[in-house]
Amino acid sequence: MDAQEPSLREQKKALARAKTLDVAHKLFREKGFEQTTLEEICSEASISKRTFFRYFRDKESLIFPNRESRLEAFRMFLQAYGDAENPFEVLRLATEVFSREYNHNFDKILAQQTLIQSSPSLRAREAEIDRDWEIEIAAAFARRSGPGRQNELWAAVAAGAVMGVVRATMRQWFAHGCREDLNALGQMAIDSLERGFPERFVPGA
Amino acid sequence: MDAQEPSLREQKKALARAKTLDVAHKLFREKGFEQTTLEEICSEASISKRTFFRYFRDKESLIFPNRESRLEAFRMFLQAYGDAENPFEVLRLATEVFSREYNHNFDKILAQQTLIQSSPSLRAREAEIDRDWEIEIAAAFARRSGPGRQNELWAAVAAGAVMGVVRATMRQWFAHGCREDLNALGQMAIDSLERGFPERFVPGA
DNA sequence: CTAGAAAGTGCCACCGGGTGGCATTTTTCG
DNA sequence: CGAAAAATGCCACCCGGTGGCACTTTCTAG
Repeated sequence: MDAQEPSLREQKKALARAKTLDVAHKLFREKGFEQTTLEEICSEASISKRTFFRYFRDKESLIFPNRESRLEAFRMFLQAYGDAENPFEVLRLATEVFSREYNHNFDKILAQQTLIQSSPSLRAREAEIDRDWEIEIAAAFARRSGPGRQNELWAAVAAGAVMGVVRATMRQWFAHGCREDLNALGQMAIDSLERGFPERFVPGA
Repeated sequence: MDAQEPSLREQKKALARAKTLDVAHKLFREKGFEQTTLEEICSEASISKRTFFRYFRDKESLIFPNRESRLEAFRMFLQAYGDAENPFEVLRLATEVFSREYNHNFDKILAQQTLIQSSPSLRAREAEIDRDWEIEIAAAFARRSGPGRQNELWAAVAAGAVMGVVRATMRQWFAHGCREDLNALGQMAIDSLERGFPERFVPGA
């Protein structure tokens, strides 16, 4: 009993799945998400439409293939660094990690983001994913703030604020072609959350 | 030349539209959003499916029939009170207005919200609408913060934070059966944005 | 009042994403 | 090798949504 089960079956499945993803991304690049039909993808990937839906929940999942694993990783991250002095410290750390990753291959991410923005259904899916993350953050906050309605409320609202600024920051970054320092933008956003927002409206400050 | 044009044509259209909305809401209440088919709605409202799509963009629009007008009203509101001392003052005012309205017929709103949460496509549409509002808030903020990348950035991020806490607060309110004081919750959320978030994590406070 | 333009509606065929069901093939394992 | 199990393909089908065109209703001008 060495590794789990790289049985022939699993191998073929993984291969077919990967090929489908490749084909799909190629077609999406060439003619756009909505303009590409599932049957085109399937025929080019040599699988039947029925099988496609056994590999992927829906068409949108082709764009977010590892939604689950990324969420799980984030969950782990929050759990690992969840006992910092300041609850926002872990978010700063996360910001650093993610901005590094995003900056590293920003060209791919920018292309992907352009695709997402081109289709309502993809934007919707992205919002759904953001919601997952918000729930995770809220849970992490709630873990330290403890029980009680006030604390629970605080955790939910704070998590909402966090994901709110994260979304906005990323959009701004994208809107400027990913040329700004994402980490700096992110840390600034967290600063605002910690220290309060209106400060910058005071010209004297 | 008195009023505009309550021409016979317009009257009939408005009537048919209203009837369709009524029928749809009734059916949604009875069997749920996804379980209700457009053809059922159409046949019971005595219009053809083709005509339905001349009255409404899509099925989801039946749940948010006055999306445009509400957004427009909010836009006007921001413009009217946009020159307060503190930029968050107008948000406090808006919170008061909306919480009053929501509290007034919370039963209807709760039912509607339950419906929305029952269907992914409705949640998606709601998120889209929230995004509209966020854009409006960002524009209002940008109007006072003035030009320049830093200010622009600030406006977008602040607006993201605002809608983030608004969404979270409303969800919490719904989750507790709309029994809490929505205005109080809202004002608290804005407080947090203004004064900064981590304060409540300090047990000594 | 009437004829014809204009606006609105119904109908029908069609598309694309997604599902149920079952027969057929492929893989695994005794 | 042979049978159970897993995976696939195929087909018919549902539902939301669109294009196109014929038909009916309403408006307007003479």
